[in-house]
Amino acid sequence: MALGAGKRAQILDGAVQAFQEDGFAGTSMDRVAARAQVSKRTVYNHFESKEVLFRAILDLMVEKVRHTLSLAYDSARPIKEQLYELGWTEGRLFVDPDFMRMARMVIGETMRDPILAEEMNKRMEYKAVFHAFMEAAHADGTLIAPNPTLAAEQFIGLLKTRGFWPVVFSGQAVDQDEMEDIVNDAVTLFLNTYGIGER
Amino acid sequence: MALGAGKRAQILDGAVQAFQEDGFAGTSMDRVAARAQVSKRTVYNHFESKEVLFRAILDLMVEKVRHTLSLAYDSARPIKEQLYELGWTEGRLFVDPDFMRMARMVIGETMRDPILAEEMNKRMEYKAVFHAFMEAAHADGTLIAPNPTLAAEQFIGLLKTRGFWPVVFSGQAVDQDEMEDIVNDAVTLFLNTYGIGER
DNA sequence: CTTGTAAACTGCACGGTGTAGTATAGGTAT
DNA sequence: ATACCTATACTACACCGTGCAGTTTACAAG
Repeated sequence: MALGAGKRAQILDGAVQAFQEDGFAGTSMDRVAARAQVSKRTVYNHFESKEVLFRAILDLMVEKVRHTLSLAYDSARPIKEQLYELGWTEGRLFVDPDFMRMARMVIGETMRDPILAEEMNKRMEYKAVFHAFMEAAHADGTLIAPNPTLAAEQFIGLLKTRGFWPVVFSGQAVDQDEMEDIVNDAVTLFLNTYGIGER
Repeated sequence: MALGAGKRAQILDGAVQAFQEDGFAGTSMDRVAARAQVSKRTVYNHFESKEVLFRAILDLMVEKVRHTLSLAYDSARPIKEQLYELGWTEGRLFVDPDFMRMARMVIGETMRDPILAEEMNKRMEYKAVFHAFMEAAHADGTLIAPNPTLAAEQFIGLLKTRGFWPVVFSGQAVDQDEMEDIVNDAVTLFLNTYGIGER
């Protein structure tokens, strides 16, 4: 039992690495097994096919995102502080090399299949958290964001443009300090438009 | 000659379609030939290998970007108007379905190879145009952007987050009117931080 | 600590299939 | 008659997924 679970994780990790290097179609199951330091038969004992293995990785990623991404608006706390936290909610993922490796692989493969990409987007509830936050802050009067969808997208864009996409392509994860800057700059720029007071 | 050139374009177009659907490794040269409505031998007469065919597509894309993306700062014209144009310089690409199809394919394949991705980024001189613009505007005093790299990245982020990435995943190109909004919103938000006057 | 046993794992060989790239024989326009 | 094309068959190889004989591991009972 404990043994079985260990191998399973090994295989998933090896598969992410292998798929990442040569793509889903470009990777042989022999290679996956080699990366995972496991016999090919064991791979097939855990995952009945290459396709099933791939879907298992998708599931893993969805769970990680859903688990990490969550923040409800709280009217008792200053908006700037909360925006900062909202930014870090996403930033935590960008700083995690494991996650980024997985994201890189998944994005490359899902891009080909718009239906799958859409399904993943929905399952992760990605933008919903940001949207809900903007809406609540607007209703509370701490942000002037009559179009919360737009505000959410712009905020996300500011974070991703420096913290996500470059990493996806370079493979070089952003470190803590860099992410700090990215979040701070995003919050500043954002508040200059959507904030209500001091400037 | 004229005939040969026609076939070449057909093949490139077919290859982009085929690679887009099933990826580089997942697509057979027979399929490429079928998509292009050309015999397989003809494909090999124009491109000595699958790899060479792929590189030719990359070259095509680089050229398209470099050709489209260009705008020098002009101190004689209002900054807002110029930013709007700068946004559209990129927006023109996002609105072009041909380009987006190609971009989608290329991104999916280059993502696997950080070295290739970096090479492409360099060859396209993507951010350089924006960077140079911000720097010139700052020097001219029409923008307060002491960090032109940051300003350029943020501006690009605002455009891409709505005009590029969703399209890359959905395959559904943004139309003229939508792009108009995207550019306008980006310019507005941007000027609220980096502009010097009227708000 | 020894022994027994069931589950999980290894390593390897194998069938069937798909693919990159070549070869060949002939067609068609200029 | 030259240059490019089609159609098809072929070679050599890699890969998915399975089968199987034998080994390792976890762990309970003596």
